[in-house]
Amino acid sequence: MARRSDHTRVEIKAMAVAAGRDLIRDVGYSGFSARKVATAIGYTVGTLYNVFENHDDIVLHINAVTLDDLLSFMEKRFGGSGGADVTQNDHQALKALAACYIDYARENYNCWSALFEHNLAPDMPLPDWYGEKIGALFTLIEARLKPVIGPDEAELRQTARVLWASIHGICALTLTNKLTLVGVETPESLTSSLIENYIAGLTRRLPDT
Amino acid sequence: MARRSDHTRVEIKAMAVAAGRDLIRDVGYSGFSARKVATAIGYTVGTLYNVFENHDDIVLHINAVTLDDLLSFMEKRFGGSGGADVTQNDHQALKALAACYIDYARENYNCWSALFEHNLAPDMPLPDWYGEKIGALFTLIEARLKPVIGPDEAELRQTARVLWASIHGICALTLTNKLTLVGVETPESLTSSLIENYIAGLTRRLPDT
DNA sequence: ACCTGAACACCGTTCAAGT
DNA sequence: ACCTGAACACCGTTCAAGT
Repeated sequence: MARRSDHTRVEIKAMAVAAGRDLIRDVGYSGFSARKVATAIGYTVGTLYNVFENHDDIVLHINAVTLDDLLSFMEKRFGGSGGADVTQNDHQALKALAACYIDYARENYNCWSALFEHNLAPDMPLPDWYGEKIGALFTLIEARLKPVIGPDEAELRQTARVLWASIHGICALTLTNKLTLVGVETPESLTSSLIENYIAGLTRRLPDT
Repeated sequence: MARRSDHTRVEIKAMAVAAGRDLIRDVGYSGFSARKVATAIGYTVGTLYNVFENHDDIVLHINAVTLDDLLSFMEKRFGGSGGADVTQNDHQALKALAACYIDYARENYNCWSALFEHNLAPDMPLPDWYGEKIGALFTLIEARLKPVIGPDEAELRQTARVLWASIHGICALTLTNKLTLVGVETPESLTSSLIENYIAGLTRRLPDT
């Protein structure tokens, strides 16, 4: 049993988040509990509620680490701003980005899934520090989108959101078996269709610089 | 307290599903419990487990009713096969279909949200009777899509799935505050962009009959 | 045959009492 | 000051015992 000043507040927080993520990874969000986390780090559940506001707060901090992990997973494959010459290559880059997200979701199913199985009350906005992590993901996508649709900020914003939400929808419904795919259909083939045609529609009247 | 043969097995099932849906509507999926459902219908929790396999089975039956409700909500607005003359009208029809889904999700947030907050283990496929209800929704979409992209069965299947999963992704991330929309951006404006450009891409080399 | 009610092994959350 | 441990009001699931 840990004693006072064995760890600082921030150390306990970090230990709890790490142990909680391991727990979700192993047993899924439905098997997650604050009491198990407390036991895993050698404290009682009372200490956890001393350091976190409540259950939502704990899950939010765990999911934030998953968002960081997802971002670095994607940056590992898409570090630079890329070549960006012809349209065909831009399509490929966007498809690869979608495939990368799907890979992450598959390889880290329980952690990825917890990102969406947990929701705050609909009138409670996500905390700013959490929203910023989502924003960092969009920055990555907007960078890949810029060579395709141009530098207009508002259009980049909206297009990145449409595209990413759509890719996420395909990924989510597929991995949770809610799309009843058959034969050649895979999440990758569906996102390919999405990207090819959505981008073709977007660039249809633009000069192909 | 109810006594044996007050109600048949199927009656108890129906009562439980109705009471469970009311409960989710009022307190959300996270506030749902089998024990509360049992109390609401005047039986003990033991009876519920006599009639349902387990917690998943109860939720699945409740969600199935929500799917039925969603289908009839959409059929109410899109009963016939529609006019289907020029491309512009087809776009409008698809946008209206998306807006209809978003309306349903907003007006029935807790029930709609439970559809996705609850997931079976990733290796456990959804029961067939549940998959058929999802299939019925896709039939509606495919009917609206046919005048736009033609009668090819495989293409209709895939296009309906891409489009619907994308619309769902936009709806889900928006209503759960995970897209950080600003200014003029709404789920409707995002699905409009999706539909206009995705369909434009799809039909770009087709003869405009 | 059907339903109950208790039992078991859990939950989130709070807070007086210890060190 | 920090942490514990018990308390409270809950969970899902099972099953012997009643009617």
